Amino acid sequence: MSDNPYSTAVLAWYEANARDLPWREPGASPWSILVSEIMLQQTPVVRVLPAWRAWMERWPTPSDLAKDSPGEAVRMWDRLGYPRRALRLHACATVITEEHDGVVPDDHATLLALPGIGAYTAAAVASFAFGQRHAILDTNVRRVLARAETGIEYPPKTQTKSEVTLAESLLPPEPSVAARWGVAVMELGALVCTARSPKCVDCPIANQCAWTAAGRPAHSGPPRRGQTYAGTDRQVRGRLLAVLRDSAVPVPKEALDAVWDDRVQRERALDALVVDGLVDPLEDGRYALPS
DNA sequence: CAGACGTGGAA
DNA sequence: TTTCCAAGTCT
Repeated sequence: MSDNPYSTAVLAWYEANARDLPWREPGASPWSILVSEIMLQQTPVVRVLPAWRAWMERWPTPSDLAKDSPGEAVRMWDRLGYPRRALRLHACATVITEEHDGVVPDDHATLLALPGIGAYTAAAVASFAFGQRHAILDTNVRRVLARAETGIEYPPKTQTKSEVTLAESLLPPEPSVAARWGVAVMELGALVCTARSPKCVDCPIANQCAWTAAGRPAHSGPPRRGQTYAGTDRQVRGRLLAVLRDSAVPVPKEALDAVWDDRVQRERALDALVVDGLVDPLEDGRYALPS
């Protein structure tokens, strides 16, 4: 087993072009890296940056976060989106505090068992925080491999087993090199091999890219996505939660009723928020973030 | 396993 | 203005 055909070029490119992100600094704690990974799920770096700084300043360790209420985590999450991540991150901090002596586990399987941590994040934390050898397969890497190896513009809509197998086959044997490779391919996908208007002229592996070799054929098949937002329950949930976030005290039902006209949809969204644990219905009829 | 789950900026 | 996309996870 030896390093893959791209590793040298990609690693060299990363050395010269990597962004200076705070969670990549040598002194970054595993917890700070874990927090960054949760925040970065489906969320652009530019929006995560200020949120991550504020979060780490307030709660430098898992036990710091666990001491506060889940509602405070949701409030601090502000408008980052997908607020269930805040709840899970708080739950994650609680489990780490109570079951792991406040220390972020370095074992992939143990990480995977934590709330809000799936296959990608477990691999990312094990690799980026602990220098272990794990295949990193996020949306960036999937796109790079689809192009460089498969010769198509975009990867399949849902992750396939063959993609995992491919990513594993490209993993350099040496753990420290593998960890570097993982973050480097991600960065390449984020900065050069982008979804729209890839900057192939700046790509260190353009001369080895199957998609480029094929003349960069356009994506064939059905449209890739169609996630409308206006009018959905998600939008209603967002508005309801914003009311609670912005209030220092529990709010009366009327305050929630005011943000959406359709009563049926509004009630459905509120019920769902309660089920999710993002909203706490008080006995006096008011509503609050979970305590 | 397809669909739900926020939000905002760029094209 | 509308569409697309951003370091996924959970059910």
